[in-house]
Amino acid sequence: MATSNPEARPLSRGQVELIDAMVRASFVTMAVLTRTAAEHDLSLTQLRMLAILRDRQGAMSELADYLGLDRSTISGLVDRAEKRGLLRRTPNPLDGRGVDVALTSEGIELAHRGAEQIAQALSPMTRVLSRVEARRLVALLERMFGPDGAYEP
Amino acid sequence: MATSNPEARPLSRGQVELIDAMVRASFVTMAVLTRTAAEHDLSLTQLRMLAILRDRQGAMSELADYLGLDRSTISGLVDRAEKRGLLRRTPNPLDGRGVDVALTSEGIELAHRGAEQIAQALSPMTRVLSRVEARRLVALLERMFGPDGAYEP
DNA sequence: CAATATAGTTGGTACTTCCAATCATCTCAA
DNA sequence: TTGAGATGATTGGAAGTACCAACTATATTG
Repeated sequence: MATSNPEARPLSRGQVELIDAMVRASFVTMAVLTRTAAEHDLSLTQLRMLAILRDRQGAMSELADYLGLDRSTISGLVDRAEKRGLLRRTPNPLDGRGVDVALTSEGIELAHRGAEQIAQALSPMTRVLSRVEARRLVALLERMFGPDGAYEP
Repeated sequence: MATSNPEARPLSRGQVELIDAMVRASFVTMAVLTRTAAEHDLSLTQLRMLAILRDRQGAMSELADYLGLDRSTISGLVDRAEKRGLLRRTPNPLDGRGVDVALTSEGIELAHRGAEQIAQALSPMTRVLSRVEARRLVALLERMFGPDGAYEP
């Protein structure tokens, strides 16, 4: 499956270096996130789900779209989080098939603490940059990946 | 588990923005990696293992250290990859307990194709930056995360 | 209103990951 | 030099993640 190169354009040396650096940086970042999540007995996916539900609440299927996961996966994910008291299912009043999901106050609190702790865990790295460098880096990352919440590519 | 803040130092607005941007960028990057790996029926961990073994081969325990995983996890990971013909176990001649792992030619080829394909998949993003910007971004990422192969934090 | 589409759940499979226990081998100190 | 403990790897058991296929119940539409 996947024939080698449907239409491979050659990459410059600089491009490759940037890709390597970005991949490395992402692995380190994700390792920090995973470790932090684990300290609260959360998987990375669970933590991400909390982060998403902190801002916007809604239907199971929306959650599936945001997370890029199958609906059946969401069922299990929500099951376990609900059993822990982090969120609640409520039937959608407008659509008899639909189920809405919202964080409990406990879930909100955990989402906040998690975010705070991730920031603390990453700050030793971000602190090595000066204010100007940090701003420059943010600008470059946003150029590459889009300015906001576009979690999916 | 994990009392709120052992020693939380407040973060500046700029710090927080950088952390958010970095986390977002990492999620997008990892999603690309995961998708690319899946196209070859590989998990992200498997792909990472191949990438590591492409450069340096060695003992199971070294692999565990590089990947930051328990040794028992490595056993299973290597089992499945070996069954697929991607790598081979050989007893370490100097230590009767040790087992060394090395990619087969098939594994090497897959690792190469994977890396190439990831680069292609990420290049639409990296291409939006000019040569100078790309170089600047690499420099900033390396300042933050260390210059090389330090996959672990 | 019947046909079809959609929302969510369930069951099955495969994989990841951990921990605890085990086996073999190695190392070191009495 | 041998016996106690350390180390390398595997196994088994458990819980979680994630997919697909099949199903139920409700909506939508021709």
